[in-house]
Amino acid sequence: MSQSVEQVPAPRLIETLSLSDQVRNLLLEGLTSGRLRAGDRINEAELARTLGISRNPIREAISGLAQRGFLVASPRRGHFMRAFTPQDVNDVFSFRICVEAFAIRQALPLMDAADHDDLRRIVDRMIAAAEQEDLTELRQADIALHRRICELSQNRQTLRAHEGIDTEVQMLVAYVDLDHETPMEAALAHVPIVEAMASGDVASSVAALEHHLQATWARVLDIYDKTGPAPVRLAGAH
Amino acid sequence: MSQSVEQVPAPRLIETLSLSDQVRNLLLEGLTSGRLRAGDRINEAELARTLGISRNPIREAISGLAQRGFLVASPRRGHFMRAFTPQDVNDVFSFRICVEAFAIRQALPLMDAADHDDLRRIVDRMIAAAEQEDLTELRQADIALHRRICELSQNRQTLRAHEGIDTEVQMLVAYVDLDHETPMEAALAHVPIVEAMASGDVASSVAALEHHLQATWARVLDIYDKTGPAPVRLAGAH
DNA sequence: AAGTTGCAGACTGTGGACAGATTAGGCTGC
DNA sequence: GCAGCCTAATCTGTCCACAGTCTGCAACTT
Repeated sequence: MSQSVEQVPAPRLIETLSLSDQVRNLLLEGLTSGRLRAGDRINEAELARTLGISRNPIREAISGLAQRGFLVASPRRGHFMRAFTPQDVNDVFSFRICVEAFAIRQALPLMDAADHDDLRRIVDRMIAAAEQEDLTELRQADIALHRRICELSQNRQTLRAHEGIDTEVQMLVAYVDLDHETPMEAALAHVPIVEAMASGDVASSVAALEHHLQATWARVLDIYDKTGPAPVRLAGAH
Repeated sequence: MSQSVEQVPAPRLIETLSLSDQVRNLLLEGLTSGRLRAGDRINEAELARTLGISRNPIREAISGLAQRGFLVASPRRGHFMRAFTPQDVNDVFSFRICVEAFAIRQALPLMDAADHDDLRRIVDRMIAAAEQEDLTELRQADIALHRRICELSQNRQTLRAHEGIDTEVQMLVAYVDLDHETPMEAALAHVPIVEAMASGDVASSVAALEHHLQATWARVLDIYDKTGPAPVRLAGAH
């Protein structure tokens, strides 16, 4: 085992993203935006040509995403975008409720008025985005709100777990149309959560969160139940 | 973005672990066994020489572990074993309670008598190991029990999150001496959990789990509070 | 005509090498 | 004796090259 004895280096202030990191972020963006769909293969050489870099940084990025479960590896064949089953939807959302409820329980005693205003501002962002039908901004603010709650818990494990969950949720809803809900409804659904948190009551805050997440859960599950066990594209024509 | 249109391949029956995967497992084993300590640097070239392979598979393994948070990356300097603060201990154990309690809640309605016997057998393993003062086997069985509970929840997200938590816990306790508890006490502490689960009562099962984990939490925290904010080895002599 | 076999292309897994950055140590000056 | 600078060694980040394997297609056999 390779190990040398020295101090942990001080974290540097200026972050220089390596090529691997940039590729990782790019792939994550592709996974969560819907450009990559279930069953899609990541072609290392093609991606290397497109980005004008060698295959190694790409391999490292892909390898990490596979270890985190966002891609599935098939030896000697390559890496593929995950396919989701209805059970995956249930697993993700039930656990998401567990994590975010825990985040609220830990965050509430730590929060001050400024934090509550912060959350309200994010909800205002959502409402403004809904008014302008800016779905991208609406989604961004939605993600930011849930993430902010986890940050306010000041628990790194919670935040880390939520990042994984959040990525999966985005992958789930990336290329499906969540109907049954207008943008404004989606934005307003977050008001009760933030207001309950502002009141300081844990039980009602968690209840409001669960109510909202269960509604989203049902909507996503509805789609995955309809489209079958795994919404996979058909194989290419020949 | 690189993507081709085809089906997700069927999982193959014969698994051939790539060098990257083998190195990843080796490093994980080093992280959780205590051979790698806080602040230790992973020397890619040295590890490559030791294992008789090139640096590429090693880089991929390290990159993945860093993305999962088990190693910290310092650009142009390398990768280092994490240092843990008392807050890390609190974050890990409070979240661990959250996850395992959730696992019990999901698992209980799904379990049958065989599952309960299964858990009892693991506890018996622990007791037998404690009788023979086999601390390695005791630890293995301990890990297996907590993991089994998460598996019984049949929730992949829970299991995945627990794997991360479990790795961190092992890293936390890898090179510290958990005194204040005899092996037999450690083994017997799990009996109430399994028996409460066998009774089918969710509340008492969760209570028993929390009681056990909080005791472990306090013991680990005690050590990290004593040894200072980060139990780092002194820089090497020269 | 259907199934099987051999071949060619493509892609992954791995090895090896180079440039830039960082660190460590020696040297000079005070 | 100590602080600061300079130089050399070490190591990471990246690129390129090669070999083994897999997939798809074509030719062949029955």
